[in-house]
Amino acid sequence: MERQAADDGAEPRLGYLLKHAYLAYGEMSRTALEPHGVDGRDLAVLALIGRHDPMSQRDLANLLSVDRTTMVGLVDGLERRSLVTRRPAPDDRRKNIVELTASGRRTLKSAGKAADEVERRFLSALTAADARRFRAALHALTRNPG
Amino acid sequence: MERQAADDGAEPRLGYLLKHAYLAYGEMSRTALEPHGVDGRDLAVLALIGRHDPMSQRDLANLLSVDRTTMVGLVDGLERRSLVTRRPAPDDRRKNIVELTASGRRTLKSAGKAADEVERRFLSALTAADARRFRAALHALTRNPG
DNA sequence: CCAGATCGTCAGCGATACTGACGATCAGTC
DNA sequence: GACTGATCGTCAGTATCGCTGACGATCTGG
Repeated sequence: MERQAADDGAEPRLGYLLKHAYLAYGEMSRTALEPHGVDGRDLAVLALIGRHDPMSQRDLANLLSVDRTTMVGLVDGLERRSLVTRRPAPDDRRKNIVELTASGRRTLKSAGKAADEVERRFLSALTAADARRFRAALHALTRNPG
Repeated sequence: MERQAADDGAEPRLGYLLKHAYLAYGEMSRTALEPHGVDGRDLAVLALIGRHDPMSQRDLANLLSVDRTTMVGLVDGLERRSLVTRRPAPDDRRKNIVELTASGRRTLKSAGKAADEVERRFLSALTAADARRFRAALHALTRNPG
């Protein structure tokens, strides 16, 4: 799992920078969240449910931009760890309503703190103003389809 | 291959933003480079050889932060398309020297232009100053292990 | 000359996300 | 009220990807 960013002096392509920023963040996030028994996507699901409460798997999948079949496994894992529960939606019994358990709410809180800390540490190479600008730029870039 | 960045109003995690910026860029890059018969990593290899000329696969792998076994397949592909050639290094016959062919040099030039255009277009949602800052921030973040 | 390390290669593994299908269910139409 | 088409969750199968571990060939230092 070594990834020393080698450098031959030339300015790397944007793609290289994006990829390795993504990988570096992912690694930091993984180790920071591991004690909480979740990964970044698990946490994103928990946070989404915590914010909107009654959500179907399809809603979760759409909002997180993951495939519906991937969400099945994601919720499977969370349910196995008793962080969420499934129950059929009363108004549309095709849907599963996914809800936080008490344990899920606790994990959301503690893992959320850890993730905040990861973001802070990851951006610590930048000034506060640059970090803000960086986040804003990412936001603009992902919102806009180029 | 759909990835409409859904939005529930809340500020997404940095990891989500990084991932989707990376994916969006990758998709733009893939379609832009596809007519040239290479992908982003192929181009990175070509550019590296073009800059340093005599390089072993190991050197290439280190500078691009990819596994040595991955570089085998990468060079295989480039060689199959006659963009590079392998020959044993005279001073150390364990090593392969990878060199550009004339076709490889042409591809490097044209695909390089296309990649420049992709970067420009990808960053077009930002002002020139913000784009510069964004790239500098990425550079700082990937250089610094958090 | 020999022991240990390195380079490129290859087979195999594990993880990942997707395609395509399925039953169950809903919505709209006649 | 039955019927057609669409949607939801699920699952099996598949393709892709990078890595681990091994190997022969080769270099290096003692």
